Amino acid sequence: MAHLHDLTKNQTLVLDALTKWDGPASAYSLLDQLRAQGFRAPLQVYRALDKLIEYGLVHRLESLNSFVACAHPHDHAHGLVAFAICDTCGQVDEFSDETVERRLKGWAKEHSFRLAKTTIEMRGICANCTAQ
Amino acid sequence: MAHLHDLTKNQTLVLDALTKWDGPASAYSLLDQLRAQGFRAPLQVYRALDKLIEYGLVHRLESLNSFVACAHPHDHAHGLVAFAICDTCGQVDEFSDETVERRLKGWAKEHSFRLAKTTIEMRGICANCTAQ
DNA sequence: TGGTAGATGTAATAACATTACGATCCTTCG
DNA sequence: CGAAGGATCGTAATGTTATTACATCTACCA
Repeated sequence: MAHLHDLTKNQTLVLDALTKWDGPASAYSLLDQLRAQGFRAPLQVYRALDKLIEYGLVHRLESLNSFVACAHPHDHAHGLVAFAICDTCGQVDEFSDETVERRLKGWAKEHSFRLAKTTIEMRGICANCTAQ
Repeated sequence: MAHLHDLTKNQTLVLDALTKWDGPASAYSLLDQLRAQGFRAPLQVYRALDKLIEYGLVHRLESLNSFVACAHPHDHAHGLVAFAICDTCGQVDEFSDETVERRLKGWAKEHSFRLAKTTIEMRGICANCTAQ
């Protein structure tokens, strides 16, 4: 696992932009944001994101085609992560559940499925927006 | 919930194409397949897919941007569905897990998150491909 | 008859992601 | 030192996925 000081300039810029972003950001949103810092092409963003995801510092939200900074970047031990995404305000809640992880890994083992990555995304309306 | 005989012509064509398809299909693959039947534009496919998903006859695989016919289209009761997707052969295994469903719904209830839809996708290599 | 709701056809465009190629930088080791 | 190799970067072009906008059609029924 790489540490913060191992990040390249582009990776740092992308991670900073994403960390400051309120909610999930698309690669192109990040690109627009980073033009002021000299970014010109989507690939610059995608390459940085790939590495950041590999390092566990960023998550990809498949159902949104967007990205979020990991909420627990120092908790290197976190296994499976799940997301609750509010369709109204866009806020994302990241959490883990031991039981869910155990069950899914159990299924994989039973079926001899060599598990590489698991995506869990819940879509709905958060408490805050429901209260509005 | 609509029944089979409620489907329109386009919906039927798309569902048939997807059912015959081996594994997940992208909307554009389906479009190419259906040009012989008079399809001309992506929207014809997307509109049909939207309805079929609404009826529970088709699932969208978020991590692949593709679609599969539901493996249990007559089991109207199935709640949360999970997928195991083989990155080698593309085969998709659809299954349910009561415990996982209960845990995730529990999290939602605890956090007053009004849950609309849940995506669970496991990526990896299936038993068959591992054995090869 | 005329209104309305759902489905359709078509074109244009938006949004997301990758391939290809070459240049650059950095480390390692003869 | 300086060549070799690897990772990163810049840029352009292209490929893939999805939506907006607008017109038409069809079935149903008040």
